[in-house]
Amino acid sequence: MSCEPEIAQAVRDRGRRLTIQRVKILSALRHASEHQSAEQILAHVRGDDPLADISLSTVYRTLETATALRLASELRGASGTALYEWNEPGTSHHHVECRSCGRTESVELASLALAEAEIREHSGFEADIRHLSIPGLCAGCRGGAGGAAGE
Amino acid sequence: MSCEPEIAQAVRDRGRRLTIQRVKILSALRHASEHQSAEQILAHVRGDDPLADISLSTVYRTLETATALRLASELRGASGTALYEWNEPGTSHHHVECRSCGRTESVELASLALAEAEIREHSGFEADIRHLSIPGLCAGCRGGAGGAAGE
DNA sequence: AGTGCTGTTGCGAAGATTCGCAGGTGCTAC
DNA sequence: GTAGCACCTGCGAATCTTCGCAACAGCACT
Repeated sequence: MSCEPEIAQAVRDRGRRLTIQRVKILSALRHASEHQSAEQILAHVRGDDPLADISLSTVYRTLETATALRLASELRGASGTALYEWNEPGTSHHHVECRSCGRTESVELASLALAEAEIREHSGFEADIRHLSIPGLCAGCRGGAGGAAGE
Repeated sequence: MSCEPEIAQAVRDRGRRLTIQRVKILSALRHASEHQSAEQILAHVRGDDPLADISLSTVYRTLETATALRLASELRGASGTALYEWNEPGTSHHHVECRSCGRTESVELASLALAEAEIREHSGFEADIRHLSIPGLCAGCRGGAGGAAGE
């Protein structure tokens, strides 16, 4: 559990304190096979170690911190529940979420790298376009089940 | 107040019913000078017409509907409060939100149009990249006030 | 103009997320 | 190893948003 040198390194490198809670939460997120909600992460942490009594607030705060530190990404879809995902260093991908069926798909978009440069040029903004969540309509729902979403 | 033929048209064209509430809410949103929260819109509607007793739920639902119909855009920033904005037909712009100071700026990004095509190609997804909200760090905060957000 | 079907609304409750505060604990300096 | 500072945590409360249900009201048809 504590053998997560990369997590420890990443947290401390960025001037944050290394706490048991952070290691457990980030470790759970990192080893999750898919996007996790705050509650799922909490359940996972407790499952691994029933003695771990971590508060939901801490999970939220840790995830927020990790997002700011670029260790994780937050996906706030239309589902009303935020999902979190561990960022493998150096990788970059994006999510498209169908607003009809709610399904989320991962895609890798080269053109978004351009957008990052364009933003910096326009407004001096350092955009974080990696791991972005994009709303849309998936192929299936577009076929007809999508309802009144025509353009 | 009811002389909003475009709103009426847009709502009915899309197979939705035209209600007093929808007209008032969308009208308030349309004439707002900047992004509005659900509460601000409600206050505005009540200000225009104190007899209008519209529930906050209805504001949220109407805004959700309007977003699905592409009449409005929803910005869910890190502020914890969703903001809404009227979409002028044919226009398209994007928002960058500073995760340090919270400020939101509008930019127009040509490269995102490419991304839309790229997404469709990759996954058949009909993405709605217009009016997207992008997290980042503004020029001011990047200068040093941003804290431990260095890369 | 009247009638009926079904989408909408209002209300209250539930769920998700953030905030404030007091106490605990990691990290640094001795 | 110890002391101290400031960051973190846990808890509970506040806030924002969504949901479920019964009543209401558009819209289409007669």
